[in-house]
Formats: sequence, C-alpha cells, structure tokens
Amino acid sequence: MKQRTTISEMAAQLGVSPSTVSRALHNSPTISAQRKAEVWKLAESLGLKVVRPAKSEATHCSGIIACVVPSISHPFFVDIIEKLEGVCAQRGYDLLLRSSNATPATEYSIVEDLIGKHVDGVIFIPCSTDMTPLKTCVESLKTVVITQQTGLCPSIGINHEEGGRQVAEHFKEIGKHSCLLIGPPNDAKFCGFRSYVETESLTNFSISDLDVDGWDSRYIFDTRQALLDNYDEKSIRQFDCIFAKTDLAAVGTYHALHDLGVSIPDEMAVCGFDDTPLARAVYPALSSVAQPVGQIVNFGFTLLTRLIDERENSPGAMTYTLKPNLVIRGSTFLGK
Amino acid sequence: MKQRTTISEMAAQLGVSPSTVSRALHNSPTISAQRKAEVWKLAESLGLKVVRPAKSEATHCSGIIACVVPSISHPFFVDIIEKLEGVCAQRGYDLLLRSSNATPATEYSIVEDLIGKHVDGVIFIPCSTDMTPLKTCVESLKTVVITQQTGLCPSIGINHEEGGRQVAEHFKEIGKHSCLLIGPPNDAKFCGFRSYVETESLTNFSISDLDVDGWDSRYIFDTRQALLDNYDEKSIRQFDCIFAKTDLAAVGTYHALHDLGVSIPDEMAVCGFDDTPLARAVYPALSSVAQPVGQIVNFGFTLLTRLIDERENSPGAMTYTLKPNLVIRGSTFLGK
DNA sequence: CTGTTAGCGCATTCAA
DNA sequence: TTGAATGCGCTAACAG
Repeated sequence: MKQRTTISEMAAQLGVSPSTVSRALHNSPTISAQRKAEVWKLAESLGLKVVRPAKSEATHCSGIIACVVPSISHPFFVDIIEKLEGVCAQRGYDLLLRSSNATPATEYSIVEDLIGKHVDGVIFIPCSTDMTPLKTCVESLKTVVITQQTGLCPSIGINHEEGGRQVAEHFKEIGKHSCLLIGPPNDAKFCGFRSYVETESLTNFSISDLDVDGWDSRYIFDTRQALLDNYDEKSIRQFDCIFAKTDLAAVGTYHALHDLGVSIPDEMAVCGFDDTPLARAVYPALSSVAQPVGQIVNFGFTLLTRLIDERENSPGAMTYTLKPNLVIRGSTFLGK
Repeated sequence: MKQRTTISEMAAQLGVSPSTVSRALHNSPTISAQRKAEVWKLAESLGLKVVRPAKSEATHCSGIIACVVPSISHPFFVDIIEKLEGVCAQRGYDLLLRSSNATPATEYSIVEDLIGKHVDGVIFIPCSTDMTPLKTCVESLKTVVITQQTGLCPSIGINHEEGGRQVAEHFKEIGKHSCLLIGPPNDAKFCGFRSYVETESLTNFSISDLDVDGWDSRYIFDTRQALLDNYDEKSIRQFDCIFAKTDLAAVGTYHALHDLGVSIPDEMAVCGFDDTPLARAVYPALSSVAQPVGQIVNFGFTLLTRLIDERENSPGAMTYTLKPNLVIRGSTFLGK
C-alpha cells in the first residue's frame, strides 16, 4: 500500500530542508517565490498529502469538528447533518458524527469521549432538558448549540413558541376549533399554541394532549398506535385539527386517521413541524412549520469557527433566535 | 477552558515516569497491579482524557474511520450511516462522514483529501461506475466497499439482479403483464427483472423504461415530473405495474399516479427498492426489496477492522454477496 | 516491574 | 531567505 509522503521526503528529493517545505506549503511570506513553486510542483505530482496527525499535534488543532445529534434517522437531524457536512467540506473541516440516541447518558459519554480527542469544536444538539452533558462539553471544548437556545454557550435556534402560535393562528383562520396536540405537552411549540389561543381569547377553542414522544422513524408507528389506543372512529372526531410535535408524528397521524376512516383535510386538518422532506412525500402534502436549517447550520458553524480561531474576544453565551415559518400544504388547505 | 490532561502531568502528580502512566492506561501486562490502580484512580478523577493526536502520531493509527456516501439525504444511505455510527461507537472508532454528492469528481477529491489524513480506513459507497476514485483510495488506504461488489478491494453487497428477479416473479404471481421500469435502464436490478421475464418466457409480458435518476429527496419530484411529462391519464394505463429504482422514485410515482387519477394498487402495482423507512411512511405502504443493511454494515466494518489490524494475511479482494428480500405491502397487495 | 531514550511528522523558534 | 534545533504528547525499545 502506497505510503503517504512526508514533508521530509519531499525535502530530501528537493535537496532542501524540511522547514523550507513546510514554509512553502503554508505560503509563508519568508520564502522565495521560486522555492515555493518548486515545492508545490513536487507536492502536486505526489498528490499533496501532508500528514495531518503530526500537524494536529504540532499546532494543537485537528481540523475536525464533531456533531452530536439525538438521532441519525430523524429527517430533521439528517437535514442538519447534510448541510453541516456541506459547509465543513467547503471550509476544509472534517465532520465527526455521533448520535446520543436521545439518551442523556450516552450524550454524556460521547462528550467524555470527545474531550482529549482530536476535535477542534463541537456542534451540539441536546436531546433533553438535562444540561449536564452540555455543561461538561462547554467546559473543555469549543461548543455551539443549535436548534435551541441555552445560556451555557453560543447557541442558535428558532422561536418554537412562535411556531406554535403560527399554527394556532392558521387553524383559527381555517375555522377549526378543537385541536389535539401530539407530543410532550410541555413542548415549547405547544406552549406557544396555547398562548395564542389564550391571548386571542378564542373562547370556543378547545385543546387536548396526546403525550407520545420519539426521535426516529419508530415515532411514526408509536404515534399511530397511541392514537388508535386512545381514540376510535367516533371519539377522534371531537377534533377537527391536529398539531404534531414533528413531521414523523404527523405521518403516524395520517396512518391512524386512515385506519379510522377520517379524511385529511376535509374532516381533519393535520400540521407537522420541521418541514422535513417527509412532509412533501406523503399525500396529501403535509403543512408544517419550517425551521431555517440552512441559516441555523451556517451561522452555527460560523460561531464555532470564531470560537476556534479565538476571534471572539469574550465568546460569552450569545443566543440567536430565528423565525420559524409555517408552510401551508394540502393537509390543512381546504379545511372548512 | 479546562485543558485536557496530559500523560506527563499525571506522571508528575504521581511521581512516576510518563511511560508508567502510558502502560497503566494500556493495561500493559508489565506493570504492577498497584501502580495500575493508582494511575487509573487519578485518571478517573481527571476525566481520563488521553490526548489522541499524539497517540495517533506515535502509533500511526487514529481510531477514525471515514465513510464516503453518494448522498446524506437518501434514506437508504442514512440508514447505513446510522448503523455504521452505531458499530463505530461500540467498537471505539470515530466516524468521519463525507458525501460525494453523487459526483465522481467530488468523490475523487474526497479521497485525495483523506489520504494523508487521520483515517485508519474507509467504508466506501461508490456513486458511479467510474472506479478511478476508488482505485486511488484502495492504493493508499485500507478500504472496503459496501452495497456493491468490486474486484478492487474487499466488498459486500446484495445481488441486485436477484432483487429484480423477485419483483418480476411477484408481479407475475399477482397477474401483471405490463411493467414500467423507472430508473437507469442498465441498472442491475432491471437486468435481473428482464432476465426473469426472458427465462420464464413470459410471452405476454411487456416492459418499458423511464430513464430518470437521482440520489436525494429531489428524486421524488423529478420522477413525478418525468412521469407527467411522458404519460397522461390514458397512456399510463398501458401499464399495470411499476418497478422503481429506489423508494424515492416509487414515492414520486405515487404522486404522479395520484395526479393522473390512477389508484394504487387496484389499477397499478408499485414496487420500490431498498425498503427504507419511507416505504412504511406512505399510503398505501410500499412493497420494496429490502437490503440487509445491518449485515452489510456489520460485516463491512469487520472486514475493514481486519484489514486495519492486518489480521488478514492477503486481504485480496474478497467479494461477498448477500440475498435481497422482497417485502410485500399494500402497494402490490390486492392487485389482480 | 519501572525509568530513560528515542523517535512519530510537523511547525516554529533561533541562528546563520 | 534558509537550515538547524526544539518541542507537541505519546508509544516503544532498551536498559536497569
């Protein structure tokens, strides 16, 4: 197997010193244009492979960014991963991927594991309200939290309450007045939903909860099951709209409604959250609150590199909040 | 920010030499149980972080495995990534993720980039029939190809022809006799499909092609569009079954058929490939040829670690072929 | 069993 | 502008 070329091998071939090669490769100002050209010529003919681990050790930076996600099968996180890989590749960073499987304990052990390793920084998506793992992470590694706000480190995410409010307003506008919220009842988006209903004093608007949670594609089936366990053809019809924690739960809702013979959107409007590709894959297309994933990732990445380059004087724990945006599609469209 | 503790700091605190600490941390047999206990005690109180880059340099192995995929938004690859992250985490490896965006040129630059970097090996999923990038990869890095067979390095994947044959057989059994194949006509699964039809001399069975390809969720909409561009309510009904290259194309087909007012499965049976979570998310649930992703990933990982540990005498380019398995669901179920 | 020595390949001083 | 010397933190070979 062909070995990677070292800087000193190149130096030998050129009859110069290793430092000269190093300087040339770094575009150091203290080197003659001619030498630089020579070195680069050879470098390119060899494929230009500088041994990174050595560089990492000498410079104390590895060019690797870790990303900790709650799940690798939730389409929303997949979207984030995809976009993050994009910026990383573009900006010369490598992406190390780790899933906490929505378990704080795993999250913690990942952080433990990451410290002392070869990562320049980490993009963190917490999987619970337990901030212990994050705290440990922030203590030893440059960290940026995305998709939610935290006071522990720079963070960026949308205003989830606002997202819930948009859904409530939309439901009101299409004349709905009895909603089932599917997901953890204390989820911020549901709080926002409720607050809108209260603020607008929609007296004839009733709200119920169905507490099912999940992080991967099983969430679809768990939601369906929970729905079927708790409602039948008759009782489900006390509602005329459903707001699900995420598109996965919304799709599970589609299944259950189909089983119960309830039509979407005529009898029941359904709205999801995150606006994942899934929302456009199902029929009817699912209305969903979109998060500006591109912005979140790009800005999160920028924040992190600033931290890494220490360009940030006092990084503090700046918190950035973006606006969500309800995308209306067939699942809430023709509702009465 | 708390610095990672070095081995020599620990040594200093304990009044022993760095090598002793190193040995203890490695469970070397040439060390007293007492010393080992002392070291571990301190290590744990400190969080036990050994600086990896230094170790990487000294041992020439980093504990990092790279995975090159054609796309991070195709559910099939996502499934692979998820499972690979699982084994990696479990076996103490870090996973470096790179997407070629289904472009051989990008694939090549990724490989170029990976060489000389800190990866012990790479799990490679080629994105095209252009094997140049893979060849370069194999030359300089321990490489294992998954999801397809190649003579260039150890590889593991299913027999795609066999998958196509299973679909053909199923279509025959449910009494279909005019099929539209959606995807690159020379795809192995379609060859298998055709070969079954020929072998069984199904004289009354006709086959057409619709050449649309894609690697991410856009494939859904491109397929839909291609279908609508090429067929109308009438002409589409010359077919009674459709076999799509992958679940994404199948879902796109759902949309188009809905637009055209064709019912699934009554008027048209639809079958996908890869059996991604998407297949169970849509309605009616999509029949699809399942690939044993778990086996592929686990075995691929094992092959790679064997290569890395040099336990393999002559790695050669062993090729392993697994069996696909058609999962029948509502989309081809009640077909006549 | 343990300490000392010598690198791993690079970046970065310091001289020249 | 360039070469020589030093060190990053660790492992491994060698003594003791």
